[in-house]
Amino acid sequence: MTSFGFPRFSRLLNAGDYRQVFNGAKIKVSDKHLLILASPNPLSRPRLGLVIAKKNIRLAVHRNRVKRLVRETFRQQDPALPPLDIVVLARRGLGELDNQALHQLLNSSWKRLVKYSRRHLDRPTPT
RNA sequence: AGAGUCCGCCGGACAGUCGCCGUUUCAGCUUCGCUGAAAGGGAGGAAAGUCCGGGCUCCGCAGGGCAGGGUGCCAGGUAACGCCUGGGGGGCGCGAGCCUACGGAAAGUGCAGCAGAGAGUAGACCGCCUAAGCGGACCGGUUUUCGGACCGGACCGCCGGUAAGGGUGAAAGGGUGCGGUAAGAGCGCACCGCGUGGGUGGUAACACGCCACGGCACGGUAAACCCCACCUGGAGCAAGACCAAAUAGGGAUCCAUUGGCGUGGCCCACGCUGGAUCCGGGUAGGUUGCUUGAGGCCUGUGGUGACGCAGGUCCUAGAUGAAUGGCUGUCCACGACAGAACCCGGCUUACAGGCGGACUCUCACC
RNA sequence: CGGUGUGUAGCGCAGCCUGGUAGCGCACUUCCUUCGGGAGGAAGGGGUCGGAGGUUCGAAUCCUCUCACACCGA
Repeated sequence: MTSFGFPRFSRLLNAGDYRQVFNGAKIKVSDKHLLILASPNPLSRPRLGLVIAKKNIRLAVHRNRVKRLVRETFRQQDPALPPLDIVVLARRGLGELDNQALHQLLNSSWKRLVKYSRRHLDRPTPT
């Protein structure tokens, strides 16, 4: 239970980390309001990055709320996730959802991500 | 009780639990640092728009002139302002109050479509007038050499007069009344308005039921050019500084010392010394700036007020892919607009609802 | 975060500085031409000038506020 924290080493920190995920995204989970990209990393933990564009969510208040909820659900799912670099992108309309709907959407997305990644990691990855 | 005006304040609360970001102290590993524990702190009245003004930083020590830009009743406040306070003029409201880009059109230039006679040294379309001048025709009278002549009256036309009235227009060159006249007209007069000079009050804007003079000649537009007064160098924390990494005193072509560069549009002055273009190569970040400030609160004091002064007291976000949140429970008025990114002072715009104070009008009762 | 620019007919743009008529090309409608279509020719329709307020007699144009969209800066 000590691993419920969200410390600094669980985040993507610079542009290079993001570029790796965008270029080598093996796993995708897509929804009307949301897109998750992920690729395996050599660390023992998953790492999270957020791309919440102003173009898709107009108000800063809504952008902050979405980011908090994504981080919060990531923190709760953390021990169940394999070592992946994950980038969550917001699509248009995500800011209009209320907290309950966002929770449902995010939790189901995390479950889908775990399922896809299991299937992907079982196969031997060609390097 | 109803309607309304102004000013100030608040912007869900509490508890549990799981997290995030700084600060301080302690402990451990022990070079920076990392980990753990405790304490305390962690979005707004607009944090917003970026419309102004500053601080700070670099550009050249921020210097002169021109150009450009801004402001625009007066006085004060302020670091400064396009802000605020007080006062004046104008407008709206019964009132409390509210609104106000409000210098100059007798320095000059320009503009005003259409309509209309005329649109800025005015103008005669309709109408009004026929006194003076010319012409035509009629009536009456006198006279006659029977052609006419003269006198008077009224009519028409021309030449004219007239800005009172109609009509056009956003706008037609003071208003009302009386006199005057052919009809009219500041043509004359009275009052009102206006202008000029003076006087009085006021720091001033300005005011005056003060005095004298002028018949009046000054139309609108300056958010058109412009004139006057005052202000104004340019960029912006992605500014800038430091550390580390990489590379490079790489190659080619062209121009050249009355040159070129130095972040502003030009010139001067000043400083530096080759410059421009193309090809090739490389790109990785970290630290700092970063929060104590024209700061908040309280008391006293000067001022009508904005605000100033003195003393006491408090420390109150500082992230950097970017913290200030999730869940549960209880309560109520069932929660609007909305999230710091260098920092302040304003303005403007958005906003569920609630609280307090001062005041105005109407109605009823005592 | 800071700094710029643009909103005009279905689409792409003029007109704005210097205020009175909103115009051009493509597209659309009708007609001519053709056996029919295309091309060509002729005629025609269509615009709250992003929104609100102000200045002016009069605003797409000048001024203020506001809303969108695009671009630039590590």
